[in-house]
Amino acid sequence: MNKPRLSESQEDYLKEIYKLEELNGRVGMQDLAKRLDVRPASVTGMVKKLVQVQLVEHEPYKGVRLTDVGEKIALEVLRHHRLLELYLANHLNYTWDEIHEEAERLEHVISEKFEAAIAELMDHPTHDPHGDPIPSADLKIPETPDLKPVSSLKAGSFSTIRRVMTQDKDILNMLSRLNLIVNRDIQVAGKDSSGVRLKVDEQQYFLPLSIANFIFVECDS
Amino acid sequence: MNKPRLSESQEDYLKEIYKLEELNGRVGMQDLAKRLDVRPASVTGMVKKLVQVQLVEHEPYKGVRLTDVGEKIALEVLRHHRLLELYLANHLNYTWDEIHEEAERLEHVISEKFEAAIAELMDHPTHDPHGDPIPSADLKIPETPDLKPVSSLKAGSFSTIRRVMTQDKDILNMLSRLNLIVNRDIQVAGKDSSGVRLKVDEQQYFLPLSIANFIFVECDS
DNA sequence: CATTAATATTAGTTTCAACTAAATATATTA
DNA sequence: TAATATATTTAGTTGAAACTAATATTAATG
Ligand SMILES: [Mn+2]
Ligand SMILES: [Mn+2]
Ligand SMILES: [Mn+2]
Ligand SMILES: [Mn+2]
Repeated sequence: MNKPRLSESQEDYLKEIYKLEELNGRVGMQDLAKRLDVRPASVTGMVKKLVQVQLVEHEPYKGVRLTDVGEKIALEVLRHHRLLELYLANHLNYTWDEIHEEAERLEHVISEKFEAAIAELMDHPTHDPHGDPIPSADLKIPETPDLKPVSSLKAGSFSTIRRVMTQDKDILNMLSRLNLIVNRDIQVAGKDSSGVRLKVDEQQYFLPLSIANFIFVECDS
Repeated sequence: MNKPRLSESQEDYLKEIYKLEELNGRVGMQDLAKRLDVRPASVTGMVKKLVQVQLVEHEPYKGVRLTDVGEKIALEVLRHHRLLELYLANHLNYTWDEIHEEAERLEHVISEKFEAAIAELMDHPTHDPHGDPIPSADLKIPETPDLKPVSSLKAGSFSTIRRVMTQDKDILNMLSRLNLIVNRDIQVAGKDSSGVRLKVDEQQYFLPLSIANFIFVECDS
C-alpha cells in the first residue's frame, strides 16, 4: 500500500521520460540514454524495474510512456527542480548558468516541508528562471500563453522573452550578460537566414540561429 | 592526485568518527555501528576502505582514528550540517526538532557555492541552533567558553544556556516549547538527586536528570 | 526485396554498501 | 587462571545501478 521511496536514479528516469514525452510522445531508449548519460542497455534494465512497479508502460522496441502514477512522481520531482532553481537565483545569488546543476542534486533530497517553505517564501511562483512552468502543489501545470521562437518574428516586431530552452552553461551565461533573459522586452531589429538581430535596452546583438532558436517570446498584442 | 569525491556513506562515517573521537578518543566499531545504524561487520568493511585511501588509521581490535586529511573532510561535512541547521531554522522557519533530519541529507549534496552563500547570508555564524560550533571556512573550530552541565550548578545560580547536546526530537520539541533554548538566561531554582528546577521567563520547570544532563550552560561571572 | 544501418534487448560482470553466520580476539569475573 | 561475555573480524550473499559484448528487431535504402 505504502510507496517505498524511489531512488535518485529512478526519479531522474521518470523526470526525463516526462520531458521527452512532452516533446515527442513515446520515448525511445536511445534518447533517454543520451539525456541520462547512460548506456541504452542500462535504460532497458531500469525501465524493466519501473514497469514492475507500474510507473511506466513499455512496448518493447516501441518505447516507454509514464503511467498516471509515474507522471505524478515526475511532476513532483520537476516541481522540486524548478522551485529550487528559482530559489537559488532569487535568494542565494546564483547566476543563470549555475542553478541547474545544483537543483539537479537537491531535487531528490529536499523534504515536502522544504518544498513548501520555499514555495511560500516566493509566493507560489509559476515559472522558473528559464521560463519553464513550475507544477503547482497539486501537480497541475500552470497555463502558459503560447510562445513563438523569436526567429519566427518579422523584423520590427516587439515581444517579451518568456522562455529560454537550453541548459547549456555557456549560452545561458552569455545571454544573461546581454540581458536577454526571461521577462525582458525586446525588438527584432533585423533578420536573415543565418540569425536575428535583437534590440534590448538600447543595445542590439546579432544572434545566430543556433542560439536564437532557444529563445521563445510572447508577442505584443 | 585529485580526490575522487567520497560517497554519502563515507562522509557520514568520517563525520561520526570525528564526533565520537572528540568525546572518547579512539573509536570502537560497536559505537560507530550504533551511530550509523549499521551492523559492526559493515563498519569493519567500510573502515578497511577508508584505511586504503588513508582517511583513517585502524589498529584491529583497538579502534579507529581520523588522519589529518580525514579530519579535514569530517569538518567540511560538519560545517555543511551545522550551517544548514541554522539556515533552516532562521530562513525557512524550521523548528528545532526538524532541522537535523533535513540537514543530514542536504549536507552531502550542497556545493561549496551553496555553503558560501548561506554562510555569507547569515554573516558567518559560529554556532548552530543546538549550540554546536560551526567549523569556519578554513575548518577551524571556533573558541567556545567552557560550559558546565546545568545539573552541576548550585541552587540559586544564574547562567545562560549555550548548548543542548541531543538530537532527540521529542526532547528538543519539549525544550523549545518551554523556551529552554540556546542563549536563554536561566536560574537554577532548586535541585535534588533526581533533577533540577529551572526558572526561565518567570516560569519554572522541573527537569529530570535524563533531560537536564543534555543542557550545558555558561555561568554568569 | 535484400542489405545495411540504427535501435533495442539479453546475458553476464563490476562496484558499492549493506547484510548474516561463523570464527577469532580481548575483557571480565568466578 | 579458566570460563564466559563482549567486541571485532572474516567469509560469503544480496540488491542497486551501472557497464560490455553479443544478439535480435525494426527502419532505411540501393
Ligand atoms: Mn534545470
Ligand atoms: Mn537529478
Ligand atoms: Mn544535527
Ligand atoms: Mn548525512
